[in-house]
Amino acid sequence: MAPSELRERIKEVAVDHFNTNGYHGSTIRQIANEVNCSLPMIYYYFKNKKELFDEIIKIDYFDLLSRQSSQLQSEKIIDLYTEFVFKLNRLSDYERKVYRLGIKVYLSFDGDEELKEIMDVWEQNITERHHQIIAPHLSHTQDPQIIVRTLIHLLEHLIESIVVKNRFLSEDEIREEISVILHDRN
Amino acid sequence: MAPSELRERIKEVAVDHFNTNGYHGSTIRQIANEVNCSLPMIYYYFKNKKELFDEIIKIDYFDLLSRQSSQLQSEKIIDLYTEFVFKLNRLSDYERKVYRLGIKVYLSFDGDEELKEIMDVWEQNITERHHQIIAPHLSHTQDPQIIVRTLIHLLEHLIESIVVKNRFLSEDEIREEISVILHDRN
DNA sequence: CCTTTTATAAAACGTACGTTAGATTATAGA
DNA sequence: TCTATAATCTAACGTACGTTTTATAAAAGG
Repeated sequence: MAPSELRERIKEVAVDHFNTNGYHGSTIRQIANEVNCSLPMIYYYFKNKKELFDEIIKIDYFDLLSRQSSQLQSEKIIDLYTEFVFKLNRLSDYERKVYRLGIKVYLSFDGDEELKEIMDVWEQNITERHHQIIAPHLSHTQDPQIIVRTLIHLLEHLIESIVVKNRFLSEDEIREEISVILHDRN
Repeated sequence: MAPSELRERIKEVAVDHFNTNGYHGSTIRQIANEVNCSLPMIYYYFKNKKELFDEIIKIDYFDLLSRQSSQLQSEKIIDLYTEFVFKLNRLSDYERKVYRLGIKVYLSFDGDEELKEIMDVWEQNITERHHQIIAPHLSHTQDPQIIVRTLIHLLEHLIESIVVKNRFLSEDEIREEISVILHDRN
């Protein structure tokens, strides 16, 4: 599992193919071809096609999620969440493709049940986290359950727009939409 | 193109396979097998695999979208949109799978560029429609652009939850979230 | 009742897939 | 320098794919 330049390059190309053609539509031959290595080299670094796919999700995707969510702490929550989403515009090509592939698996559009279950556990944790972050900032007239749920739904959609649909969202756009939900309105 | 029982059955099974395994992961043999017909029968009713996939999107998916959006007219917009989303819980199995497959194509997770372009045109039209529906109901202190944008983003997420993630959303949940965005707050 | 059309299937064609065997070259440690 | 390990490739194996050919039953029309 030591990092080799070729090994990393294979993952880069694989992520691209899995994204574009799906697991079944991607072939080891095409990947080897684009990497400019022979076909068995892929089996030298990865047990088989499935483990190549799984490693991308289990390691690269969850690393990315961890890094992103670790910055979820600040006083001003509108700024916090705006930045949280806005930063996705600046992901590297590779990171964005990994993220996109992860969402594909999360929606059960690719990958298998095992990966999906790992993601469901993650989702549950991150939802609790959002509750803890947001609840203290809400006025007593607001129902925290509803606000947090609605915010999470909006956030997930914004993330999907940037990462999956490859759109650029400006900081203003993001802040405006988050503010619709989080602004106090007594 | 006349409706034959077998022809419809093939589409039913195909939609299921395309959903679960993607275009490339689905095989004509598997489909024929599950339909309990011989393999060439699929070529009797459809030119090839691609046209089978395309027909599901171009005809069944867009029929579904049309039927759904045609009911977008009412005085009370919160009720209107609540009902609009809530009704998705009651889609037939086939309709839900068609819808799910359509979203998969919309997110460029399957299908080809041609189908995606048809969807982008549709999206543009439906966005304008939402603006016309919502704008008259907003107070002058609200920026219609932002409210409509945010609402559409929330709606798309709710639809995705029901159709793609296969969740049941209660009428109350839906109304609560839509109200967070649409409630007047002067 | 014969003929045309519609509906069906068995078998095969060529191709491409995931994967492995076996051999060869480069690298590095003693 | 010799040897062991790591990195690489050519070639092949068996399988499964999309699609077609060809033939045969069933249905319909006159």
